Amino acid sequence: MSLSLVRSQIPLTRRDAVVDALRDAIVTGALEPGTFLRETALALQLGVSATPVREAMAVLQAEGLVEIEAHRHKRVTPIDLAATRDILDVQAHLWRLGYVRGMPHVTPAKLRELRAEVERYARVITLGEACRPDSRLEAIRASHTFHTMVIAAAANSELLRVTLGRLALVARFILLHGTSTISPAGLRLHQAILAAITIGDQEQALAHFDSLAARMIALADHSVAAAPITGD
Amino acid sequence: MSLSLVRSQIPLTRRDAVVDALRDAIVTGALEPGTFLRETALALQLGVSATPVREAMAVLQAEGLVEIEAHRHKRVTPIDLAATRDILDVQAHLWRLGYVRGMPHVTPAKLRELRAEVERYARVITLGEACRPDSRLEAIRASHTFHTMVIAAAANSELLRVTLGRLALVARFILLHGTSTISPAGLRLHQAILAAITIGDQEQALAHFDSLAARMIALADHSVAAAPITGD
DNA sequence: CTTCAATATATTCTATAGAATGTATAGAGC
DNA sequence: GCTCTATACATTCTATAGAATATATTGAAG
Repeated sequence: MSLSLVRSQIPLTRRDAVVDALRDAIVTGALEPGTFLRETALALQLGVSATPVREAMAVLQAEGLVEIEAHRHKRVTPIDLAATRDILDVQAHLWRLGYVRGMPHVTPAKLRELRAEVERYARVITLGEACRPDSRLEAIRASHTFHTMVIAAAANSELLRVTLGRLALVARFILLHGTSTISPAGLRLHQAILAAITIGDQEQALAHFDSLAARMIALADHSVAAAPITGD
Repeated sequence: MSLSLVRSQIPLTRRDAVVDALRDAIVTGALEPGTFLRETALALQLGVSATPVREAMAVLQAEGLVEIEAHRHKRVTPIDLAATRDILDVQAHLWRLGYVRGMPHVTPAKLRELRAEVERYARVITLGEACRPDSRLEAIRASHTFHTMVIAAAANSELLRVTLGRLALVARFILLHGTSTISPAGLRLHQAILAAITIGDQEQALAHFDSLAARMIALADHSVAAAPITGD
């Protein structure tokens, strides 16, 4: 189970393979926030030399998943609550811009694909599997794919690049966080967005998206206090 | 003359030094859009080995300044007008968000620094040096520093990271482009924004920023047609 | 006992050589 | 003449060893 959205289809170089492997490990929490990353150890573990590992680190640093202190050490970016709220804040605004730009260009064919993602999301909720980490990743991926497909309709290459490049960072928080946007309420909002887009009511779709974004950001605010995974 | 905003203060590794050198060369156009970048040649030219050059490429790829095709070649990202419009569109919205978040927290001390940047901008215009590439870079840097300082007031680490990480890409277009936002009209808008912030009228400041952003984006629309550097 | 310096150790960072991959050229078969 | 294959070349990509740098440890001086 991995973040296929961000992954390279087939890694053409060892560097890409390492990037994919480390990104997955970091997002799923297999490599916990704050973990120190030693080149040689990772290289040995992944069956490659230190060179592609180092290059992968540079990429992950740009994605915000790894922090590098020159000549000292590298580590998985710790999860700071203030920083996380900022990350979600920025992503919400970028996605919103994507909706504004993309919604007018959503074709009937795209609409069917969007529906499929909502159904994927629904499956996780209705089967009551929202607690299992794998299922939650599945739902997050469905949600992110949903947003990404709307944005893709805008044919704004830069907006797509930026939002995609930040997806892993966002996914990590939502996945590792005690509580979750993956809930019946979240599902209803996705359904509402889809319905509004279907009938061409972009205003309402935006309103529903704003609700969803507000929920997501609220996670970072009353974070530690909230119970892990409320049915909501 | 370089992009001090993005540059590492003192490059601690050869990789950072190469990143700075290549970024400057790409932004100023010394390395023209589309130029193929060969590792060994660059390494020889910069007096380092191929390793830090390769790592630098990975970083610049993430910034959008370099395109890498695995096992084939790397080159300076060509300037595509459609893509450029998208880049400016995204940046304008990120900056706008920064204004909304940052303006309420601009202190009197910050205000003085902002004024200094506007004066720096003004110097280029009033001395009629807006045509010289070096001076234009100076003005761009002043403008970008201005926006960045407002955003920094928001203490939103992620917003700062994203906008800074995209600055080189934006600067390259504005600098290499025939026409320019560097003009008396651009100066007036910066002054208007500053004045509005000073009296605490955030609505008006935003309105002026929107005008500035609109001018910037318009560059990408009627690009080739326009005369290079109109007094405007 | 504390502070400072010198040494030892661990890790990153860089250089270099060789392996892997892709492109261009030349030649054989049709 | 055209296509397809085999070879030669150029470039990227990877592995490895050594250099550079930071931290921890030890010991001596005050």
